Amino acid sequence: MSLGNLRDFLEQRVTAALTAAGATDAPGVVRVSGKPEFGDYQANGIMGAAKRLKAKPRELAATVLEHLDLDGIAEVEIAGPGFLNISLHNAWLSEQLNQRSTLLVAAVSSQTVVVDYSAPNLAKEMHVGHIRSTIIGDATVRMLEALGHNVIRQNHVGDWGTQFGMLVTYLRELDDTEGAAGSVLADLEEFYRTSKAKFDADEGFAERARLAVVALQAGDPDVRALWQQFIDLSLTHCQTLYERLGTTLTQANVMAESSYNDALPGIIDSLRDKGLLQESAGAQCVFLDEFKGKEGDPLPVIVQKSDGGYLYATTDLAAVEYRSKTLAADRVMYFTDARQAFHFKQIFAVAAAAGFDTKQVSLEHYPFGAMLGRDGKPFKTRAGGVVKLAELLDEAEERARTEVRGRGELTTEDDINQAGQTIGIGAVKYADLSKNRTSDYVFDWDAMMAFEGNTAPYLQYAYARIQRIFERGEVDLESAADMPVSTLSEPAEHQLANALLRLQEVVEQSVAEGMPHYLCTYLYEVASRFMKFYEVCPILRSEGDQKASRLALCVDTAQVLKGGLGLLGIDTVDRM
RNA sequence: GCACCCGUAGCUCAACUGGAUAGAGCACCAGGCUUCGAACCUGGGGGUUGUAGGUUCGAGUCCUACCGGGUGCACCA
Repeated sequence: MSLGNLRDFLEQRVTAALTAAGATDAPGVVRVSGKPEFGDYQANGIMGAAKRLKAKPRELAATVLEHLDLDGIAEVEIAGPGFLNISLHNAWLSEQLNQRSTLLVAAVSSQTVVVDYSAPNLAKEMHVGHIRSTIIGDATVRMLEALGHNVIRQNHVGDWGTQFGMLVTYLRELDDTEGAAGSVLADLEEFYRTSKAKFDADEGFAERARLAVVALQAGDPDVRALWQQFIDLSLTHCQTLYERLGTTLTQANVMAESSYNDALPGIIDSLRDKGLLQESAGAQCVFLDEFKGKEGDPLPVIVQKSDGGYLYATTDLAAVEYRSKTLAADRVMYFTDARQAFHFKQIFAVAAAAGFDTKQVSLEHYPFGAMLGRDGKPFKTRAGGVVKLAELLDEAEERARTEVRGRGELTTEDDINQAGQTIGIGAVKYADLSKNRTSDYVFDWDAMMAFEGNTAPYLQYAYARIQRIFERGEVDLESAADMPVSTLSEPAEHQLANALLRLQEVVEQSVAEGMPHYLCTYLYEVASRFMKFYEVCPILRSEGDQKASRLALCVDTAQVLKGGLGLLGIDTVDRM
């Protein structure tokens, strides 16, 4: 039997002991110990419980200890003002590792989770601004699925705004005069820029563009066909990048803004029926008391413009209803820019007031900060333009190839290209994933490509090094997987073994909070502990049970590193 | 003006319902390879956690005020 989440298991035992000691509703609050001398885990809950009971913390701790059932599992002692320090027995750690065929198992209760991420604007080429949502969202999706949840990806691409009238008109008129649109669309960014310039400069063109929007939304077949052509090209461009990035998104996950078009009148009707709709300055609005404007006056959520057009608020309300009711989500996670925080606060509030969501669904916005250059200003090209994602990835791969070539471990161009791709893309993704999602993030090529510190190359290196141990020792991986971990005589072995068993709790926590950097920090910890183990514990030069045990630790470490990086959407190579 | 986010070592970042002496990497200094990959490991210096108060056994974390930075606030998305 696998215990799965080790921390939860220990916490349950401590909580039970607290209850037995007379402290009801008092969680054990078990955490990883801050220092090795405090054991592997520590229980912090005794002091809080003692406070409520007006008891002396250390006396309560002594009572809890009497009731605590961790015989054969751990050594527990009272420390400081009333902590319980929990040190897992070596024999028990070994047994746990040996019992587990995999270090990650499905969570206890499976949910249907809708994850809204990436969502680029199809009017433009994908650029660095889209990378955070795409990468963080995709890592979250992978972790959710690994825990056995039913995940529904929703790529809410922007394909329905005013600017599409402009693009379609430009495309149509170009088609007449300059031939194939396909060649022009080879550079989406350029196409957008020139059509925007024309839109701003040529009033006649602008008027035709506005008419095209009306025609588009009214379902005019000709305009619609041109628009579809444009959307298809843009989506193909996105898909190419998704594949280069190694994300799991496919065109089947695209649920565009336009797909909610037919539901929008119904949203307005529902709001009217609920008595939530008010007209203000010709626009249809929802006013909620909790939202105030500049002078403290009521602030509306505008759902229909004075000209009858709908807005992205309307679309998002329709999306809430679709996800809550049609998709029957238990949880909807939105990974978007922090600037949209207020928007989603309003949407969730209006949806709740109007009953667009269901009782059980949890609507959660996971904001992230901006991407900055090393100078602390928004990340731009030297010329001040947006950095295209494709060019960013080109540079990442080129830098990685240079590193790998310089290293000299790989000789054929195929191997160098393969490793360059894996390391370059991995470095970019990991740099983003390893930082706290909510803060702005400084994009620094040198730091992310470094083979030192908390980077993807360091973790990939650790993995490659383990592969070389197997190769050099002529170890058959199949049989090594069955070797028992036995003696954990060295502290470094104990530390590594304990770290390996923590994958489950870390992934669960990452998913609970939408914070993939927990997993990154953990993997770095595993790699660091492996390096220390490797330094002091001979593996191939040891013998008998000890050799088998150490090889087994290597197998498990490789599994955690590869598997953990895989959950982040990052690949490994056997040699680099 | 109002609201939200942020402020931690020279730099980039951690710190898990408030827990023990605030931790890593880079950079700097000193060590360690005839031995499984030294892109590694060991040790050292470096902090009034923006400022001032408050809450309590205990505050980077919670509350209040201020300073500094970012973002948002009526028909774009």
